[in-house]
Amino acid sequence: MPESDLQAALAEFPHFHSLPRELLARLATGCRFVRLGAGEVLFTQGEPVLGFYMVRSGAIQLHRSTPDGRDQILQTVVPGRTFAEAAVLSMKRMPASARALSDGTVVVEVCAANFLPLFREDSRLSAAMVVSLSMWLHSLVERIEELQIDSAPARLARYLLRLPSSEKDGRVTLELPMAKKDLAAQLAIAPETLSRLLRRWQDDGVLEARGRELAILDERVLTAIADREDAEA
Amino acid sequence: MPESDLQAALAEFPHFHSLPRELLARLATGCRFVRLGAGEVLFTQGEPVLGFYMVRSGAIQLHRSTPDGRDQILQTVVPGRTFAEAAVLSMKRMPASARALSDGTVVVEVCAANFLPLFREDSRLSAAMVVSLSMWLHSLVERIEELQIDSAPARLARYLLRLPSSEKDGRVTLELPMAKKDLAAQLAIAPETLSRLLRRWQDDGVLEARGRELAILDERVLTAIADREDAEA
DNA sequence: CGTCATATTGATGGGCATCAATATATGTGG
DNA sequence: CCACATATATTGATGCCCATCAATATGACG
Repeated sequence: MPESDLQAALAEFPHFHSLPRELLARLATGCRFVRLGAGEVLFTQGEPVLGFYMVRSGAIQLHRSTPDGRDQILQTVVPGRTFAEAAVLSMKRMPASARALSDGTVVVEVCAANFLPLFREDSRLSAAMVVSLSMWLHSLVERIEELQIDSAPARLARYLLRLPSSEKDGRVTLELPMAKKDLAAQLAIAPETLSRLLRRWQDDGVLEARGRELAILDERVLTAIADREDAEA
Repeated sequence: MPESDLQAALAEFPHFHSLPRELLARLATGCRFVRLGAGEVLFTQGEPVLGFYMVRSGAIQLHRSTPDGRDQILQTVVPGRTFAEAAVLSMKRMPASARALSDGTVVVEVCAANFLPLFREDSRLSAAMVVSLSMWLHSLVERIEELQIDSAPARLARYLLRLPSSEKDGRVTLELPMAKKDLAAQLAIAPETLSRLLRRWQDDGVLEARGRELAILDERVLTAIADREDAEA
């Protein structure tokens, strides 16, 4: 029964929606939905590669363990994006671990065993994969840019400005897509620093915060901070 | 006359050397060698994409300009590696700038206009591109790991340990592939800090340095520093 | 309502950038 | 080939940002 659902789900993804229905159907055969609760682990670094994934809802965090046991965040994958394609295409084992960031996270698993033959035989599929790999490259480059900014305020401001925002009765509002501790980890700053920055900006009237809901009051100040790289309110 | 040279040069690259000769010949038609002096610019961020490139000798540094005029280093591309494939495959304009790091840098330019039709028609080529994109993903992930290490000593130690080294009369020696200021930029630390670290490690008998030539005397200490992330000699 | 994770706020110290000055290296023209 | 000019490296002094430790507050959830 989930057969056709799966096919529809696959078609929702930007780089697959141009594929002919017949191909999608064959692709769907090796797929399944995976539902995860907050913090639940999808796969772990070093495991054999079973397939690649697409996020439908919630969010997946890719991370690696360092030799001293800490945990580095590679990227947070949001709905509409895929991950682990490179692992399927050119590695035996997962180079990173993946866990769900929120409850109700749903991903589509595309099984490698079914996918690889199709990939080799149909050039439209390889073109699609090239697109998704390119998207990944782009997002990693953005990540590198983020990390090279070594001032915490600039990193946070830049992050906030790039977040999808909506206009609600004249105010630009946005919602943090993850817990503040996770956001802090992603930005490579201490959670305490994140707290302090938000507080200072509130005191200065740059924004308002209630939980994960933020309202940007003065976008120009934020932009200036993001561009300065050294910054201060 | 460089026709056959070009074909040979293409074949030297890992993900192309399995391609049939006939295909390589057609590919070579749209290629040319580009020779660059130290600091010379190959292309600039925002320019139209002419093609992608492979480094034969020397080194190419990819960098982007930030809004405030500084310059962030994305990656240093060493011989045997390609770059700008993603730009050719899915963008109109170069997302970054490229310049030669040393005199006598030679790259092969693969012209997009000749390449793209071949790419679409021959699935072996798209498989090859998938491999090279995957290599890029891998190297960017390493770069992110590097940058997430926020202690300067750990970043430097890690970098040195990953550098190709040679054993000369019982001593492990290596050569920095670029000027120290460029290395400092790549590691996102101040040149002064780089100097001081090398001095301290020399004083502590961990290594010896003369210009860009380094001899590792105590690899275990370096490894410990690289793994600690906070570090101290 | 109690328990646990997450968030906030305060106090402290260290690492590294920054500024400044000298030394060395690199390269140029006379 | 040497002297000059410029880029790169080293070394020193200073200050600030942010991580860390510690303690309390708030929130989530059974």
